[in-house]
Amino acid sequence: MMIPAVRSALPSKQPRNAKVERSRDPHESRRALVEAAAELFNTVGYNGTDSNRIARAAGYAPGTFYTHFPDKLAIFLEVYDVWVRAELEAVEQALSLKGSARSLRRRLAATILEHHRKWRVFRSSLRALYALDAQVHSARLAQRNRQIDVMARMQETRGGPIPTRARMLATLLLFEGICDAIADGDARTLGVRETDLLGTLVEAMEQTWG
Amino acid sequence: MMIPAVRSALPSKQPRNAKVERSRDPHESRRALVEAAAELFNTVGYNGTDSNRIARAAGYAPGTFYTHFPDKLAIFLEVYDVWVRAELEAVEQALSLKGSARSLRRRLAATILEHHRKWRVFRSSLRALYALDAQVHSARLAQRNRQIDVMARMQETRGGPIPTRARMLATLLLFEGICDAIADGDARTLGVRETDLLGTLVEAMEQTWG
Amino acid sequence: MMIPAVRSALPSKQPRNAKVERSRDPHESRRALVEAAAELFNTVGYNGTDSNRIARAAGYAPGTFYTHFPDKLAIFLEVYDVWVRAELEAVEQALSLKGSARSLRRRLAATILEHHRKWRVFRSSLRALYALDAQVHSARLAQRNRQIDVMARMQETRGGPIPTRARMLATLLLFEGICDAIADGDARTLGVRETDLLGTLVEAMEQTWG
Amino acid sequence: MMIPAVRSALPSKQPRNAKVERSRDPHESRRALVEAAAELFNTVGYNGTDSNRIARAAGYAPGTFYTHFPDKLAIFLEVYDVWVRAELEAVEQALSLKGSARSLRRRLAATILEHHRKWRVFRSSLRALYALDAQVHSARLAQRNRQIDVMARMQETRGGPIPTRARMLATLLLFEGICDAIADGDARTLGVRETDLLGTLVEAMEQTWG
DNA sequence: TATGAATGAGATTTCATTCAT
DNA sequence: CATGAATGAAATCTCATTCAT
Repeated sequence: MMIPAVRSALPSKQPRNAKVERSRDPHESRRALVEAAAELFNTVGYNGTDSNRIARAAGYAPGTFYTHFPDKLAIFLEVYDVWVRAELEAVEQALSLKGSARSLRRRLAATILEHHRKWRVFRSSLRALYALDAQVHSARLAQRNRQIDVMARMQETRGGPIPTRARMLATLLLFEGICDAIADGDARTLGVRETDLLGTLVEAMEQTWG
Repeated sequence: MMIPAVRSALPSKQPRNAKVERSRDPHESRRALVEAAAELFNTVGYNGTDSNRIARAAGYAPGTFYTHFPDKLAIFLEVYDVWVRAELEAVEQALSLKGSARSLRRRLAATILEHHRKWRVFRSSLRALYALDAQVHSARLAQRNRQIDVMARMQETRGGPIPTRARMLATLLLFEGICDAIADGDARTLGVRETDLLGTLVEAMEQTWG
Repeated sequence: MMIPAVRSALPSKQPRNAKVERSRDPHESRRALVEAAAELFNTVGYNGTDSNRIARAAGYAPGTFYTHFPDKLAIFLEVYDVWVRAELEAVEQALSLKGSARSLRRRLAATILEHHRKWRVFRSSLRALYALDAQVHSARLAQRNRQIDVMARMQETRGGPIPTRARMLATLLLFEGICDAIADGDARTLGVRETDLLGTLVEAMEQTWG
Repeated sequence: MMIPAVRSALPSKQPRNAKVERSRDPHESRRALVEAAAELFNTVGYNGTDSNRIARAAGYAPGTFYTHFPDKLAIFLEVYDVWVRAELEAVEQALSLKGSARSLRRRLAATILEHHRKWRVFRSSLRALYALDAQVHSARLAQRNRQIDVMARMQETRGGPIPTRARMLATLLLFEGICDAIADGDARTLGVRETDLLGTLVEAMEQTWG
C-alpha cells in the first residue's frame, strides 16, 4: 500500500493515451513508455509505480514493457537520462543568453528551480534509490561530474579563475538544497521568502565565481 | 437429524497455535521493534523492509508488530523521532563543550557528519517519503524548524547578531548537502577531499555567524 | 567508488518465477472461477471460502483471481447472478410444460425445492450478506421483483385475476420458507412429512391463484 | 475485510463501557460479555465480530473472554439462547392479554415483528451458521419445536381444534418470512404496504386456527 | 477471575515478470 | 513487435487463542 493521498493523485485511472492506436515504430513505443514512466514516477514515486500501469498509460499491454526494458529499474535510469539531458539543455540555453554575470546567475537559478519544481517527486525517488542501488548511484555521480564540468567551462569562457572542485561541489550542493527547499514549499513554511533564499544562493555564486 | 457433512464445514478458526514465547515488558517490546525497524530501514530502505521482518528481527511474531503500531509508516515516524532526538542530543553535547568558535564549528560539523554517515540509507527513505506523505513531510519540517531554532539560540548565547532566517536555512541546507555528499562517499568519487569540503562548510558558517 | 554493500540492497523484486501454465480463454477462466466459487460458497459458505482457494480449485494461481474479479464479493455477486438465471430458467421450463393447474403447481414446487436443496449453503451465506451488504441486498431485491413479475405474468397467461402484490409476496415468502425447511431437513426433524408440508404450499398457491 | 459500510456502523471504537470499573462478580462479567456480543453480532454480524472486541466492549481485557467461553461460537449460542428466551417471554405476554382472537393475533404479529426488527442482523448470522454448524442447527430446531408447542398449547387453551404439525410449521415459516421482509424494509421496496402484508399473515393465521 | 502482550496461521491483495500467440 | 492472461512470491494486516502474572 502506498500513501493513500498519493494514489488518488494519479494522472487518471483511464490513462490519457488509452485507445490511441499506437504506432508500430519501436522508437516511438519506447519513447511513449519513457514518457509515461516519467509522469508516473513523478506522481507516485518509484515504488508507487508498477510496470503494468506504465505500459497501460503509454497505450500498450503489460508485456510490451518487457520488450523494451529488462525491468523497472532500467526505465527509471532511462527517465533519469532524459531528465538529465533536459536539465543540461535548459542550463546551456540559460547560459547562452547575453547579459551581466548577475542576470545570468539569476537566470540559471530560475532555470534549475523550475526544473526541480517540475520533477519534485521523481527527484525524491532518485534520492532513495541513490542510496540503495549501484547503477542509480553511479548515474547520478556522472551527472554531478558533468554539472561541475559545465561550471568550470563556463568560467573558462568568461576568463575568470576556476574555483577549487571543493568550492564548486559545495556550490552545486547548496544549489540543489535551496532549489529543493523552495520546490517543496518548505522555505515558505519555514518562514523564509523564496526571493531571500534565492538571494542567498546568488550571493554564494558570486563568492565562488567572482 | 443432522446434516452429516456439516460438522466440519464451519470456517474453522478454532484451535490453532499454542506455544507462547512470553510477554516481555511492552515498553521494551516497542523499543525493540523500533530498534529493529531503524536497523532495517537503514539497511534496505523503507520499501525494502516489511513489518513481518521487523517483528522477527526484534524477536517477535508478525502479529506483535500490529499490537504496537498501526502500520509501517507509524513505526517509520517513530524511528524518525528517535533519530531526531539523537541528533539534537549529539548537537547539544557538541555545542556544550568549551573551545573557540572555530573548534566548536568543526566539532558540530563532525558530529552531524557522523550522524549522516550512520543513517545514510534511512535518510534516503526519509527523503522519498517526504515528497509523498504529508505526515513525514510535516515531521521533517518540524525538525528543520527546531534546527534553525537551535542555531539561533546558539548565536544568542554567544551574543552575536542573529542572521536572517534565509541565511540560517541556507546554511542548514548546505550543511545537509555536504554531510550527505561525504557520507555517500561522493566527495571522494568526485575528486574532492572530504577535508576540503568540510572546510568550505566551516567557511560558510563563519560568514553566517561571524 | 561504489558503496560495497549497496549492490544487493535494493528491495529486489527482480526475477522471481518463470513457469507459465498457459493462458486459457479468459471467458473460460472466468467461468471456471465462478464455478469453483459457487461450489465452495455452497460448501463452506462465503466466510469459509478464500480467494486463493477459489483460484486453486479452478486450476489457477492466486493472482489470477484478481485479474478477473476485484474482490470476493464481486465473484459472490456473479455466482448469485448465475444462480438466479438458473432458477428462472428452471422455473420457466417447469411452467412451459402442459398439464392441469394442479400438476403445474406441483412441478413448480418440486423445481424450486430441488434448487433450494442444491444451493442450501450458498443461500445461507446470501442471507447473511443480505443484511450486511448493500449490493447483495439490492441484487436480491431485484431477484424478488423478477419472481413476482413471473408470477403475475403466469397468471395473466392463464387469464385469471392477478392477486395483490401483498398476496404474491406472501406466497413467495412461504414458498421460500417451506422449501428451505425441507432442504435443510428440518421438516422431517420437526416431525412433519415433506409431502404434507409441500401440500400446504400447494394449497396456499391455490388460494392465491384460484 | 468485512463490508466497509458496516465497519463504520460499529457502536463506536471507544466502547461505551470502557473504563467502567467492572465488578469481579463472574455472573455479571458473563452477562456483560453476552450483552456486548449481542450488540456486536447484531451490528456487524458473526464474522465481523471479534472476540477481543467483545471483551473490550464489555469492559474487559481480551483474555477474560476465554475465562467465560471456550470460543466465539459458544457465546453466539448463548446470545441465541437469551434471544430465544426474550422472544418467548414477549410472546407469552402478548398471548396473556385479554381480547378477541383477532386482536390477539394482531398483537402476536406485532410482537414478533418488533423482535425481528430489533435482531435483523443477528438473525442473518444465525441463518448463515445454521447451514454450517451442527450446534447452531440443533439449537434453532429446538427453538422451532418450542414455538410449535406454544402454538399448540395456545389452541388447547382456547379449546379449538389443533391443526396438523405441517400447517403449524407452515404458518410459523410464513410468520418468519413476512416479519423478516418487513424488518428488512423489503416489503416497502417491493411496493407492498407493511399493513397489507401483515394482513395476509393474520388471514393465514385465521385459516389455521379458525 | 482478570489481565493483556504475544502468538502465528492465514486471508487479502499486489505486482514484476513470463510466454504462447 | 505487441499482446494480455497468467503467474506466484511476497507484503500487509487480522484475529481467535494462549498463558504467565
